[in-house]
Amino acid sequence: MTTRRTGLREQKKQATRAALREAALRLALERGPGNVRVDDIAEAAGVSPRTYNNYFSSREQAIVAAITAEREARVAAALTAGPARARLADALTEAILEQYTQPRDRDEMLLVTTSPALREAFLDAAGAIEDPVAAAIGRRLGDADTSTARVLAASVAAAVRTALRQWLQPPVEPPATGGLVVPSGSLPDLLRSALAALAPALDAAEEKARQRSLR
Amino acid sequence: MTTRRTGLREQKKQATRAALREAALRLALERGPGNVRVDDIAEAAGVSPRTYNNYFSSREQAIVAAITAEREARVAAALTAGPARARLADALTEAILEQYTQPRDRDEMLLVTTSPALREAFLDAAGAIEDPVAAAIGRRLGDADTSTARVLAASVAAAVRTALRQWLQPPVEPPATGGLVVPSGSLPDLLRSALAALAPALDAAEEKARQRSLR
DNA sequence: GGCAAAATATGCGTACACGCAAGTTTGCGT
DNA sequence: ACGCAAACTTGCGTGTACGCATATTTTGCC
Repeated sequence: MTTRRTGLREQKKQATRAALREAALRLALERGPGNVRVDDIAEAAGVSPRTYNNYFSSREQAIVAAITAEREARVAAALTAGPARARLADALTEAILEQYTQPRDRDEMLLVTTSPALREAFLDAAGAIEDPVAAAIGRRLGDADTSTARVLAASVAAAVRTALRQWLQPPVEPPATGGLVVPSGSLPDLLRSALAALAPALDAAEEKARQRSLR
Repeated sequence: MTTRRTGLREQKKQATRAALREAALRLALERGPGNVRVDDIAEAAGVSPRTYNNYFSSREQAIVAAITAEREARVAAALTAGPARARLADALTEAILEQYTQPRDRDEMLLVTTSPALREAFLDAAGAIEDPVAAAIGRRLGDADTSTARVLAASVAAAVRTALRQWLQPPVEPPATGGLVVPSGSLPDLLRSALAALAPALDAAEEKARQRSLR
């Protein structure tokens, strides 16, 4: 009874949502994202244009949703499946890295690069990992301090967004930088170093939870 | 020569922007936010409706901009003015708390509560403190690791957003919580505890910078 | 002062987001 | 099996976002 609420209803809703996502991605890939109207997506998914906006509140949202749809679930799964004895920060880093290193999504990752609006929507969508991460952190912290878990999860999401934003940045012409600017490394490296900055906060929370449980 | 680029041009731009902000806020306060159209704001500011969208890309943005316009500047000022010997985390917390505790903005803070769209825009606008905070942290860290500063600033902004979101939440009817739910404390408390969770990460970065400067 | 280039303002046209008030489907109690 | 209430879909209407082409202003330069 984790996700189910009312059976057929929920089932159809998810189906419609998935149909819209996939239609949006398919059309965007074959025509280019600029040549896809909302009406086209709705038609391809077999619903009215108005219904489209009951599911997604912007044209780009459906496209990026198709790309990031399962990331959140996979992050959560990787976190709960992982060994509980590892450092929370390490478990998180591993789980997240895993999701952004899959070479399977090559085309999609290239697609989001093409338009500013898509880039923006993609960064927004990355925030969706916050909820599962908050749940996972909350579990690791013993469900005691939920609001700390929320803050840490929000920070993790922010760090991921920072890394993604830097990775998405067009390699601008260095006008006269005396070699002081790092040339925007690979995504895994960017993610690692971004999350590394948060590790002390995660460690501290973990330690506090441990002390609480001993008392 | 910090902000100036070409004199008159920039000056007029800022004037137009300010006029739009203030017109938007004034109209929203006197008619209620739902009864203000973009055309009204543009007319009140003496520009064409199209020009409005050259400055703000949503109806709500102008309203919240009027409210949060100076927050970023004030945070930056408070950070650079503060004693450099204090802990970075403390300086940050103080500077931010100061900005959200001013009783002068009572009406405005009530205004953003009234509509979901406004709440959302307000949370978005809170992200504007990221840039000045990043600059300030970067300075404190000796301008060595810019990307760490960015990540930390993004996390701080995320923490602030988390606190604000919780504060904005309508006090929902507790359906059957056995007294386990904290009843959404005051904004200063929420901000303090949110930022406290990040303090260890800020400490660690500061310590690292100190060691680097000694070497 | 006058001029060419760059930045900005405006009008227009198209596509979009979303509230509202129907109509339709689903779930549940009896 | 039946019917009711809640949830979902749909069409319509209004207001909004923004690309593009054009007119206007500002600036650096001579």
